[in-house]
Amino acid sequence: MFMGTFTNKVDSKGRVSVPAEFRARLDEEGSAGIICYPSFTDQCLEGGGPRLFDNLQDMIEQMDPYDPLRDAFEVSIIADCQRFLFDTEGRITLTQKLVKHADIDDCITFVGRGDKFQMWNLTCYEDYRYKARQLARENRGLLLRHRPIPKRDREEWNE
Amino acid sequence: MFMGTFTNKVDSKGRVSVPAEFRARLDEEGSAGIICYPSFTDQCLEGGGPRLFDNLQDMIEQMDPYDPLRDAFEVSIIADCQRFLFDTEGRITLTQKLVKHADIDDCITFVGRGDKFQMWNLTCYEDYRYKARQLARENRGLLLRHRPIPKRDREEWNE
DNA sequence: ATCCCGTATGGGATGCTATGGGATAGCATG
DNA sequence: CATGCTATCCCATAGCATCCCATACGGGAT
Repeated sequence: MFMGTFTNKVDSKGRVSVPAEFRARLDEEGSAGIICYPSFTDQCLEGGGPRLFDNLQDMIEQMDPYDPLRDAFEVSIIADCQRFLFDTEGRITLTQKLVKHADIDDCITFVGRGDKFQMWNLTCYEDYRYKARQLARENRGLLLRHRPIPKRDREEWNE
Repeated sequence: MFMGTFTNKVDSKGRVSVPAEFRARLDEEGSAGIICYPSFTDQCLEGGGPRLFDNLQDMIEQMDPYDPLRDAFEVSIIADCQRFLFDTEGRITLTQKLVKHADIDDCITFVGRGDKFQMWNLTCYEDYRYKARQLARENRGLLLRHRPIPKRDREEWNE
């Protein structure tokens, strides 16, 4: 479970520390790195561990091999996906392409989103967050209509 | 797993470096080169290791020997298939025919597609990618509808 | 307050990747 | 046989990625 938001600096070599909490979560999954791809819908990157990527891949593999939509997803996810291993200090260095997509400069804001996390330019994120909160406030009534989900394979919190 | 995209230069002798990540993946398969054939559907080349080629061949062999479609596949894939060994620096040099099919000039963009990869002229690929992303974005809901499969024998990511 | 430890950050040193070009060997052609 | 072409091999190099070590900072415990 990725949660919380952290903003870390990008150094002169382009390295950035992945928040320790996220690294711990990835370590549980047996991963010494992240996978990362540009979001379809927003000016940010999405990242996670191998589990996230396997899920995406499985979803793609269930589609008809000749469906042009499958091609579209393959290109948009697999082709734009990058794997980054942590250096000995838990940092990664993104590629130019990804940096460009998210308009990242000297800081990256890591935002936990449950099974994945996002990486934003700080000011872009603040803007996004403001709009999201506003929308949520206007529609808060809808939240109550949803019944709580019985229980899924939810992680236990006592370790 | 071939993923990510890399664009490398074609030098004056026609050589191009295969991305190191792809070479590593091929090396696991025990291959010191690639198999390459023109895509039927797009203006690009498709490549992979011997395993990919075996799969293609099996698929064709399962077809009825008198099915005209079998002939078509055989001619389109097997006949135009070519094997390239890496030189000591991990480069290959394509044949004129293949270069022509993909309209390659001074750069080649290698695009990971899971079990295989593609080789494109950069501007052709950008165009293709743009359209694919657009299609994927419009239909992103479809991807989410597929349930993730519980879990498979997944490769570990710490080496 | 002081100590201790983990996290984030910075920078030198080193190794690897992509790239370029000279040299050599094979092959075809006149 | 001489000549040109091509495919290799081999070496050199620039740029980048990664390792390793040092430092700064903050929180918790003593």
